[in-house]
Amino acid sequence: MRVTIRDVARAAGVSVTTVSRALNGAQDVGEETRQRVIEVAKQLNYRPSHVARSLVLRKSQNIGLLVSDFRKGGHHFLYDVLVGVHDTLAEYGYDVTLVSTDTARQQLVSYVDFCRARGLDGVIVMGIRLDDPYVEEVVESTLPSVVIDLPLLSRHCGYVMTDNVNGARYAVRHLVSRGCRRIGFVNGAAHAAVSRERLRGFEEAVRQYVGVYDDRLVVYGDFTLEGGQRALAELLARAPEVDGVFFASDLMAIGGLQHCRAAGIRVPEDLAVVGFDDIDLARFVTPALTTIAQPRYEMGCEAAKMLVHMLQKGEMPSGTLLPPQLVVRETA
Amino acid sequence: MRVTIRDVARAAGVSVTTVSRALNGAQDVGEETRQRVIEVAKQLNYRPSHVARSLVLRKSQNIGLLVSDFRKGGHHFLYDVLVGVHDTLAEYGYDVTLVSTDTARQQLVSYVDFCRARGLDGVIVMGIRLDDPYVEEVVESTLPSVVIDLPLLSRHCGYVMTDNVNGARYAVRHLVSRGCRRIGFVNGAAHAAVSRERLRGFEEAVRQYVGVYDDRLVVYGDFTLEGGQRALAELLARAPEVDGVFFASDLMAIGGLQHCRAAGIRVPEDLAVVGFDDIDLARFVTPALTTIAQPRYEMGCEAAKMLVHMLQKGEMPSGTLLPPQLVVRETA
DNA sequence: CTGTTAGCGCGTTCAG
DNA sequence: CTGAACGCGCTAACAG
Repeated sequence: MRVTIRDVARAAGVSVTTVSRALNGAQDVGEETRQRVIEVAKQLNYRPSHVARSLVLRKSQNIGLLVSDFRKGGHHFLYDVLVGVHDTLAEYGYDVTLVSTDTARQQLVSYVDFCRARGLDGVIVMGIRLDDPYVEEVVESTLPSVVIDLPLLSRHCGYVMTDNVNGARYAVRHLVSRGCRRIGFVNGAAHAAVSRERLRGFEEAVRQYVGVYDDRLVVYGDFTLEGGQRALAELLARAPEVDGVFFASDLMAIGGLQHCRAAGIRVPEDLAVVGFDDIDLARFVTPALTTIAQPRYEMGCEAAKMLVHMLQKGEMPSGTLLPPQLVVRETA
Repeated sequence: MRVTIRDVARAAGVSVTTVSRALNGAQDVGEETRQRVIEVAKQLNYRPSHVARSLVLRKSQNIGLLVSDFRKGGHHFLYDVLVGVHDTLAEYGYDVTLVSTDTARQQLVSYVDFCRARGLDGVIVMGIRLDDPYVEEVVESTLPSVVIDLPLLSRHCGYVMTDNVNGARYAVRHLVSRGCRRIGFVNGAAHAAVSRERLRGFEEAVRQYVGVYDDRLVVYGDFTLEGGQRALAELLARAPEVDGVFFASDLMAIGGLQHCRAAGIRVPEDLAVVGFDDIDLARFVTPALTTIAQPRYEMGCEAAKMLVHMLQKGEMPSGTLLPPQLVVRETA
């Protein structure tokens, strides 16, 4: 922060204003003056201060990445999204500031205040739950935001998520194509928006491809390995005739696989299994997990793109659904 | 950014200066004045502008997290470190800005300029390679920085890494305790600093616990799954009598496991295997991978702590080695 | 086409 | 104990 616009102005023998104009591509400046200024600036290795610029322009070119549930060993789902967000935002010339809800909560401020204090131009929200008190704030605030994996839509808030309904449909269709007739569903936590949608897709698909729908075949895990184990045990105790199970997350599916091994159930011969997410583990467990892949990186990119369009072109926020993809491996 | 310090001053019937002093805990302000100011500020939901404050204080309370190799599906190693960095920095009142070397490179600016332009107070560097041209810059610049996994030490640059030498020693000692006598080593890419240290630890331990050291038993993968497969095949072709292998990463070890399965080699009966990292996969592969765990989250915390101490107390940077831990599972 | 004058919102001398 | 004045580095009117 040593060499300022003034130094450049002095060295080039012009006024500060002229330097600003020359460097920012304004029209009203002589071509040779501009060249000279640019030359001098390069010579001096001048870098405009983003801070000073933010102050006067009231725009920071800085976007917050608000992460709930940002914890050690947590969802590596977040990582790919984060990289997508960062890559895209960097392309558009925005910086990314990490914000965790915990931090805001500890400081007892609303997350909007948190962002405003930092002059963030907008926010991308990840990992937030339906029942989080921040949800209301996100929807109602005028701070431009895009939420991932939660269908919140308002004047200043859009969302990006996987097409969970169709994802669930693909899973069921695949199980049916493998000969399954009694298909169970281990859903994730009820407070997650995605759980509702996957349930809807499951039900629709079962009605369509199997005919009869029996809601006794739906149980709830909580997206965890242990939850998946427990839920599958519960399901099989209730309905031993089940020949295929769709898990709303790979982690739960892997828990289910462990239960099968312990209980002597052969996969996929006795029970076919399909997961959701396509986490790294999926290809490595034995048998390798058939699953519905989410386009994590692309979700990050889309969210970033939407936010930038809102910011730069004043576009209205929208809801974007990204297509999931069936990845066939060994469990179904 | 609507309500400013001036609004608070007016509402409280004092000057701007007094508000500043009252809110920042300065001594020279009347207790009742302070209370009134605080009250009014709360009433108005006033949040000081970090941008304005940064400009005048020449400190942004914002730290860059510079990530090389920041890509889709890449090292999830980074994620845990990142969370550690963020958590710790948040505690100390610092924000975290994501910076990727690619972004800087594309803009053809040195990363130091990149950080200075943004007024970052310091940087934590991850994933950088020994042969990266930025290394020189990191060491020589006056921008306070802490590097992870690369032993760079200078006036303004410290580092945090796992004690790789001892990690390798633990691995060898464990293999020996399991009866191995001819121990091979699949090292990672040579350009990684950690590779050298792991090799050193390996050699020292073999000399100590086995007696004879044969450098024909050292081969190089490149930290990838396929690299591990290839390297193990090469090693066994060269020295079929090998009865234990230490891999410098879990991913390579898992590649090795796949090779073993394909080649009909029983693990751990015919060949004992120890990995390095303790990635999530390690517990889930079959047989489950015995490995040396790196304290990823803690590395992030330590790096952040060191940087803050440098910034706030003017402490000299140092080199911190964090202890790895042997996690015994099924492969050795 | 260029320079002068005003702030952006805040912390900090330095007088009172 | 308090306030007026100044400046952080930069852009944006408004002249000339």
